[in-house]
Amino acid sequence: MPPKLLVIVGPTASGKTRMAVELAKQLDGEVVSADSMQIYRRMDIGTAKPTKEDMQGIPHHMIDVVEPDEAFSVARYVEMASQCVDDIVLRGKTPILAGGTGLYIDSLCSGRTFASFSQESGLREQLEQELSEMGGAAMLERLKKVDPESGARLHANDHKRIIRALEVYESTGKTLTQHNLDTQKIPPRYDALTVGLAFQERAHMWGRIDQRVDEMVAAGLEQEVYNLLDAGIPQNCTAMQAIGYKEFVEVAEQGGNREKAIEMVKLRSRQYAKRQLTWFRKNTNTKWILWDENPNILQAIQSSTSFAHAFGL
RNA sequence: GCCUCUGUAGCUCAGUUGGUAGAGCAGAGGACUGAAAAUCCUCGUGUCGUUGGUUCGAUUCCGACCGGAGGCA
Repeated sequence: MPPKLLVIVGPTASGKTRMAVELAKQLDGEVVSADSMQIYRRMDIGTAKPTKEDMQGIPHHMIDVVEPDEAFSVARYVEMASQCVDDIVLRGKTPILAGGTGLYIDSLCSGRTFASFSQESGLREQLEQELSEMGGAAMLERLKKVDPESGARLHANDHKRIIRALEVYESTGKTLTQHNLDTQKIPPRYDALTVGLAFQERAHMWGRIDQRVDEMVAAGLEQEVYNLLDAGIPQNCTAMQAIGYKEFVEVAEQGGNREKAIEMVKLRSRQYAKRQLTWFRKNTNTKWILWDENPNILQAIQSSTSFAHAFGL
């Protein structure tokens, strides 16, 4: 049986961070973040990174592990995070994975491996160039010839995935479809027990999100973004695509309206939360805890019996 | 008080030479295997302000009324 891993998922602003700390205190655990933006240093306010006070002495991993202009990927996340989890287990502590990036969480728990990717080869740039010249439909046709399943699955507008599928085939000689089939046979790396935090009423979730964005702005989100730009972080890097950052980059670069930018951050956060829910709902084993039904976090945890039982709470 | 413009989907607006209407945004659902806070797909019936009239038929034409904007006094 693989090591047990407690996983906390949920849309943005659903209280994952707080819940993880509370559970870590009760279970002698350590927290591993599963957040694609909290990995970046100097991006604290906008990513709602837990502060020292929030952590209450509980060790947190996979936060502040790379520079904002550094290239990162799921594969790298899995490599680093699995080491953190394994080390926690080895030391006899309970690993608690908490975060909102579904791809990272699923990849880590499944033990999935990824087809190679070489930045030096220039293959991706070449494919991107070809796509911009020929268009998505033509590239999709090309993909269908070598990997019919992926070709049928993808839409002509889904440029990123068409390129990746072609890239996998051209660099490994194996189709993405075949690679996926192979990885599905890999046994799970962890025995995940997943708890989902959500709201009964969507309006309540929106309220939480709006409130949090206002708090971020009050805490100096704008200045944080400007500091990164001043430090020479390129505005088109992945880190700067984060919600709350790209909007203020626009204000700085194109002189946009500040109030409108704040509204935009709220809007995009709500849309992001919806996408997160779509992802997390896929896992039918997840034990959902609805906030608005149970405003007391500890009580909510304890009343969630299947999970309390599994962890002896 | 008079004149002009205006009132169509949650919002901003198109449109119908009279046969009950459509975009963008918002919203909902879904996808996702080395960019994932990214990226992509699907989904549009609403007393066409109210009320009379003309008409086989009005959201579309005419009148009155109500709301909004501007102008003249």
